[in-house]
Order: sequence, then structure tokens, then C-alpha cells
Amino acid sequence: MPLSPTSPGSDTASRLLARARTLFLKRNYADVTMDQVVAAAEVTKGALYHHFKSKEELYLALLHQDLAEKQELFEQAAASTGSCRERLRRLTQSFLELPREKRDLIMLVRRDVNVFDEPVRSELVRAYQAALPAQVERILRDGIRDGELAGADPRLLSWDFVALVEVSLSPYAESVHPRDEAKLDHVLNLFFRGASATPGDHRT
Amino acid sequence: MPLSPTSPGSDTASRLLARARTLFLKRNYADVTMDQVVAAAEVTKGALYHHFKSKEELYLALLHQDLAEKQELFEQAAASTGSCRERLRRLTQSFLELPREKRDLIMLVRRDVNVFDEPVRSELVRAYQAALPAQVERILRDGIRDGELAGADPRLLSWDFVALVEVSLSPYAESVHPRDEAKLDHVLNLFFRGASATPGDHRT
DNA sequence: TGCCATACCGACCGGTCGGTATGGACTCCC
DNA sequence: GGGAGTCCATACCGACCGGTCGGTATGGCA
Repeated sequence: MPLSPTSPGSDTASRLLARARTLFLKRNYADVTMDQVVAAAEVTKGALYHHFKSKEELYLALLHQDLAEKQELFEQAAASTGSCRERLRRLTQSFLELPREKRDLIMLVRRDVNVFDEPVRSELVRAYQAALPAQVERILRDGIRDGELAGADPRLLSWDFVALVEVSLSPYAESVHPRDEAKLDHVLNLFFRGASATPGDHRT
Repeated sequence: MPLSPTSPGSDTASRLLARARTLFLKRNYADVTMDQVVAAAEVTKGALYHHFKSKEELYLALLHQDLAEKQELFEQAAASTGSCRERLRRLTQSFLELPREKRDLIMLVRRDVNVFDEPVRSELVRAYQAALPAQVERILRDGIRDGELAGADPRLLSWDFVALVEVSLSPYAESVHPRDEAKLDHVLNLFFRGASATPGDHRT
């Protein structure tokens, strides 16, 4: 077999993926050139195009590999037992505990979806949704069934929740809540109890 | 001066801006070419580069003009009187009532910030923040001062709120809550009271 | 030793796209 | 009537970038 003839872990293809990941994290799809990828991976264009047939394929391989990893991670949290809030906290925590690069990768999908044309774009959105919002939705659906949450559309709620988590990743949120624990509390409290001062309500 | 001596509305520069706006709404900054802009505006490159010295200037003019309009609109809502929730509802409603194209424009900032380099990018972020989150923050700050909201970081809360509003603009949210009124209720209820089931609440 | 597949190299090409150079039409003012 | 300025059309440039292609090195195998 041609796998790992010299150094086992640092296969050329996976090194290309790794270096490309770093580049795509800080620049747009369009602003990252194949020459930059090649230089960062310390190989040549020939090697790159030997393993990936196009720029698009390289980038999609990157994203789908990451989404698959995340889906597996989140499925575990979603499958855990406990109250809706506990499970949601577990899922979010497992996300926040990821190293920064791994964590930010999921934002790339939202940033760059619109550079792809229709057959590919939908597939990408589907993979993203299966990885994150769908897992949140599973938990919320149980919470609604058990009366822990108000009866609302669980999918829409899952998007709301994910949006709040993404806000908590911003640099400003980081400065307000440096510890993951504090971010978690902020997001969960806001999502479950809202921002009002008193549990009793005011209506407009 | 050539301003509005003949036909005020159909000036070449403003027609270029208008047609470019439509293009940038559906494609990336990088994916919209100057030739496309020129063709859509039914002028030539000479005309375009007579009025805008670069692609970047054209696009930034677009965004900043829109942000300035929105800031003025939201400042009115933020300056209105009433409870925190009422004022927030007024601001959000004025946003939702905008025609679709005007409404979606504000997402372009978030989509395309990272294509610009540092002096320009910060200025763009600043303008965005002044237009929308800062106005929300003004309202929330009053709400916290008056005890209507729990004591939290108002800026972070304003980002949370804006994120929830953006979710309500997605196609899926549109299908769940076709009417603006329903979107408003969803966002405000979630933000003020959270998603938990409350004893007094039985609504869909 | 001959054969072939895999992995890789790097010069090169074809096209795209932002931007420029030039000049012409039209107006205004002296 | 001629300089000056605005506004715009046409032709063109040149850098850049994704992708190709002929070629080489290596190693397994009969």
C-alpha cells in the first residue's frame, strides 16, 4: 500500500488540508490562492493537484471533514441523559472546549456558502445543519415534549440558540466573559429565562 | 455642478450604486465584476471609473450610505419613549418593515467585512455598530437602569438581540412566522422571557 | 531486469478582471 | 471662438490565478 511510505502521520494530502485550513480561517475563499496553500504546505502545485482535483474540492473536503467530526461530537452530547438544559449545556460546553481553530471552523460554512453554486451549496448547508442545529433541535424537541420548554418551533429555536452561542465567540464576548463557564451561563440563562429582571412578565 | 440640474433621481452615479447593490446582494464581493456592474447600469467602464476610483470605493460607498440611512432610522426608534420592550419592538418593527432589499443590505457587512484590510475594515465595523447594535444598546442600557432588565453587559446583550433578529430573517423563520408581527413576538418573547415554559403562558 | 503505478515537480498557458489611456461630445465662461 | 472642465465611450494593458502537462523519482513485483 502506498500509504505512509516515509513519515506516517504527515501525509502530503493531510498536510495540505491542515495548512489550507489555517489559511482559509483568516482569508476568504477567493483571497486564498493555490500558490499560498502550496507554499504553506511546502509542496508544489503538482502535489496539490495530484491529491485534489480543484480548489473547490480541496475546500469542500476541508469543511466536510470538519463537519463530520463535529457531528459525531455533538451527537454524543445530544444522546446524553438529563434535563433539556443539562444536555444543552453539555453540548455547548463540548463545543467551547474545542481548541480555537477547531471551534472557529464551523463559522466558515456560514461565511463562504454563497461562493458555491446550487448543487454543492445545498449539500454543504445540509451537512452543517446535520452537524450542529439538528443536534440542538433533538434536545429542544425533548424539552418541549416534557414540558420543560414552551411549545414553539424547535428548529427555529435551535437556530436562535446557535446564534447566541456564536455571539459568545466574538472577541467582545470573550472580553466580557473570559471563562467558558461564564459564557455558558450567559447563553443558557438568556435562552431559558430571557433578559428580564423578574421571572414575572411584562407585556407590551 | 452636475448634481440634479437635469434629472435628479437618475443620476449616473446613483444608478451605478443602485444596480451594484442588487448584484452585491446575491453574489460575493469577489464574484461581482466591474463588467457586470457596468452592464447592469447600462453604462461603460469609463463612466464607472469617472465616478468611483476603484471597486472598493464603490462598494464601501454602497455600504456606508446604507448604514447611514439605517442609523438615522434606528436612532428615531431608540429615542422614542416607553418601556424598554416597547422601544425595542418599535426599533425592530421599523427594521422589519423595510423592503426586502433594504433589509438584507445590513447582512452584507457581516458577510464581506473580511475582504478589506485593516484601516478600512475597522471603519466599516464601526459604522455598522453605530447603526444597529449601538441603538439597541442605548435602549437596553435604559432598561437595566430602570430595573426592567437584569444587570448584564448591555453591549453583549445588544449583540445577542441583533443575532436573534437576524435569525428571524432566514427563509425558514419566514416559513414559520410569515407575518412580521409573529416574528416580532417570537424575538421579543425569547429575548425577554426565554424559551422556558412559564405557568401563565399558553401560546402556540 | 523490465514494467508499471503512485507520488511529485515546476514551467507554462489561457483567461479573467481591475484598472488606465485617450479622445470625443457637451457646456460654461471669458 | 477657444480654453477649461465635466462626463462618458472605446480600446487596451498587465498582473494574477486556477489549472495543465510533460517529465522524473521511487518502489513493488514478476
